Amino acid sequence: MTGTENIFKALGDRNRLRILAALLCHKELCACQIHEWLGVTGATASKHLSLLVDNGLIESRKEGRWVHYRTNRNNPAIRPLINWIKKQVELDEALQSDLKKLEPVTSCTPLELRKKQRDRAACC
Amino acid sequence: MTGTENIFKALGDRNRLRILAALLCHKELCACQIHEWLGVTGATASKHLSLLVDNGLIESRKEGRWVHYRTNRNNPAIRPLINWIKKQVELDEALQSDLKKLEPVTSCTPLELRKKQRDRAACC
DNA sequence: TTGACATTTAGCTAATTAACTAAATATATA
DNA sequence: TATATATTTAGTTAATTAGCTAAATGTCAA
Repeated sequence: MTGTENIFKALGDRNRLRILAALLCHKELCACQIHEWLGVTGATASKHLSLLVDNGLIESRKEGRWVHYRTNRNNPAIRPLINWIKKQVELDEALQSDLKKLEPVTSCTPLELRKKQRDRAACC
Repeated sequence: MTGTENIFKALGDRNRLRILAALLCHKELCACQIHEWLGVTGATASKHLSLLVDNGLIESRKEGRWVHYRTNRNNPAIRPLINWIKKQVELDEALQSDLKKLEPVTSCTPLELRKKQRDRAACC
């Protein structure tokens, strides 16, 4: 029960649902991309991501400085729940337009993203 | 999204999950039975029940002084979610033994339950 | 090696909320 | 009708938590 309760607690937050929605249509995203898109500090994004990992909803893969996240595919018990969320996400227009803003962030690797940010800073 | 978020918020509470679990194996329960079993005040039980109703997870039927609750069967979109919860509930041993304590409360009608309580009070 | 930077941890604050009590409402029984 | 009682509403308090900043950790690039 505690497990189930905590899973729902993890899902009952707008930003964590946004993260899950993003990972349902993007396969894999790194923490910095998520942090940029969410519009919260890196520390806050990190906490949200940890909570989702701790409850088995997503999993992470470390690659050098970067940590990549994706939905958890190794937990069959959770699959039906994830699928239900996917359906809700697809019906949610506000969220869909929110997800469009992810594209500038996902169309380049973390490294390129960083470079863009540097250039932007340099020219202002 | 807000809808989905609020559904998960409603589910992310131990007592509300207990209520749902009870209604998944008992078809219909009245507020006073739930309140007795939960071990919280009637006011608190009432608020939990309202929240579950407001989010479409359960529905209520008024009958004189009593209000009977059951899982919402008129919302096909929520069915898969309810079914997933049902599975989790069945696997949860702590919750199952918790549910056994419901039997003394469900084995009699609200009226009989009340009478029992009166008799118990009278003899002490 | 030094500096940059992605991520996490620690600690704080403001907002949310689960619980309670008291009071209001509505219904049935004596 | 008067009383008992099932439920809800209002208001309070304590606990939880999402967000922030600052500092720590680990990794890469110049």
